[in-house]
Amino acid sequence: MNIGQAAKASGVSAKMIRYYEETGLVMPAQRSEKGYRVYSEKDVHTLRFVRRARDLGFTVDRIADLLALWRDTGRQSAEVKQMAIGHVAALRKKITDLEEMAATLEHLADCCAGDHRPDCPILSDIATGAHGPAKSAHRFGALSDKKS
Amino acid sequence: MNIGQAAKASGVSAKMIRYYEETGLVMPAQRSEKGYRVYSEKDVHTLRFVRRARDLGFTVDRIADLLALWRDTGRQSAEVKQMAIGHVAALRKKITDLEEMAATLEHLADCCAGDHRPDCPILSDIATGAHGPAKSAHRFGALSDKKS
DNA sequence: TATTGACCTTACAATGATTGGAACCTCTAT
DNA sequence: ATAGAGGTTCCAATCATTGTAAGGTCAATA
Repeated sequence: MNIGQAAKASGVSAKMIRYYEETGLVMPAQRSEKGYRVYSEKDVHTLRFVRRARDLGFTVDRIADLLALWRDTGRQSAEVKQMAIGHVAALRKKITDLEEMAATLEHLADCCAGDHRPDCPILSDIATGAHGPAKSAHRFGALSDKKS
Repeated sequence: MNIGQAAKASGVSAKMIRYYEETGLVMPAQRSEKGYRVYSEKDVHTLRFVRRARDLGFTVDRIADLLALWRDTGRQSAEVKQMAIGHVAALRKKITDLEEMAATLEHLADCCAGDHRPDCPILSDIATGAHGPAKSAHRFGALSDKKS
């Protein structure tokens, strides 16, 4: 199977498959005589694993850990569970942050006439900082769930 | 006021102030004879505006729009409100996505014994894809709230 | 057989917001 | 005079992903 087929079968783009290989998340694929990457069903299975883990919001680093646990038949489920719980906590934190933003903004929008007049509590609020410090991480990416 | 002072006063790091200037989000600061950036209270006010808008999760592009509206005393509040509502929708969408991830993962964690044994429904699920497609954007950054 | 079009290869750039560092200049206080 | 704090520019890294350019390969068709 070539990379295009593997991409379709796994849901991971060919671009990303190459990237995952380059960064060491997955083992380098076999190569055909002419240098084409060749994938087995097992490889596709691994890629699907990666895809699903991404869908659950895990970072690539964490997926590497998950893959290692997946392959280690002697793992302790406690370790996996711990990772899952930690990730849920990170997700919930992010959700809380976003909810605070949404709530603040929704409140402001409710206070705004939203007509032809220029008076706007939304702008006034952003300008004067009437709402709480809203100490968000003000950085959207990454869930900062890094390996120490 | 030098950039360090402006940074402290506005809550925007000196690094980011330079970046915002470079990208045109804020006007280039005045310069002293020796080339130091010099900031007025008004400049700091603007930077604070930017900071608060970031805290509300707006992208830099959107903040540019907000700044333009803020400066335009002839604006119609409807325009601002529309932006706010659109942003709230984007936030809610992101929240929904994250919640789905958290719920799925939490359910899996609940099903996992989390002991010394290797059997782990979390890994099995990720491997076999028993849970729904969970068609998340699988890209955390940016709220994709772009200007068309 | 020659050509076309789809697919593969590598390598590099851009995204978005932010941080880090290096190399160098300026100000202030001792 | 010198040290230290803080300013300047420029370049690189982060994270996951996409885009593009230049070139090689494969299958089928005219």
